[in-house]
Amino acid sequence: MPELPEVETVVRSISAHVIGRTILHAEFFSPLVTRSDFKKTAQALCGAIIRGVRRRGKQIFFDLDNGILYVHLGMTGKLLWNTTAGKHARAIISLDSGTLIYDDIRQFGRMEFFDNLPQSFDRAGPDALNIGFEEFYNRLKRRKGQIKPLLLNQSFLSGVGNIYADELLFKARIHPRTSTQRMSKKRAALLHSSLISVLQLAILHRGSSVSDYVDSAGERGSFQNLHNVYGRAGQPCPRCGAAIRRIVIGQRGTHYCPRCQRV
DNA sequence: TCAAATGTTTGATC
DNA sequence: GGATCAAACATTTG
Repeated sequence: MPELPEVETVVRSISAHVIGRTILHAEFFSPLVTRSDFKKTAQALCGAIIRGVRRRGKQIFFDLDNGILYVHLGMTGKLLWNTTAGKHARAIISLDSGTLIYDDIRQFGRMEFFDNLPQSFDRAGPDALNIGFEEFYNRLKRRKGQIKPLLLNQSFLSGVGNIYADELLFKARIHPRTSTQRMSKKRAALLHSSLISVLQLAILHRGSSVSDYVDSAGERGSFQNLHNVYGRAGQPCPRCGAAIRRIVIGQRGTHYCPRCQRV
């Protein structure tokens, strides 16, 4: 599923193709994904010049000369460059350099045009790769509840999803149910450094392809081969050999080592 | 054949 | 506001 490392990989693999290019034509097929009038969106994009591509958390922003094209991949969204449109293509955007296809099986993602970004975007938390420890710790201390659901809360921190939450908690040896209020500064520091290092390593491996994630060239990532706990229930912990356990926290499958990660 | 599971965000409710 | 939970959806797995 596209989390920060996957979205970063998509942005990197698409940038060179689209920056500075002009949109010649745009076609949308799904009201769910665009959440607004097709024709209006297509009209706004037609003739627009792409100045740049940015990412914050899992959000992608194409900065245009006349506004912003916002893309969120949801669970199964893909931005594909120069491929043929398949069964689940939701948008086809033709540039003077090639074709950008938005494909999304489950349609939890979105692709929207804005003249200016709405206020609601201000609620997003700081990007998980660009947050320093002091800010991380201060924000953590203001929250109550279990650590794992908080890590998944995008208004607390932008970019962490289910896979990386489990992986970074394993690295920091912190139990996913640990209360935020009871977390010492020392453990918070370990959590913060694990956050940064796990995400950076995942980006080096071009993300995790556990189901159908691919980058804009259709290439799978390889970080799934380095997962320590995610999707490994019943298998031995790479650190201590105990069987990895799978429980449900906040309606999400959660994987951890019962021996390494104590409450 | 049907039910459950998958995991991200939004929006309703407490 | 924050915490919690159902819903949006399509496909795969049991």
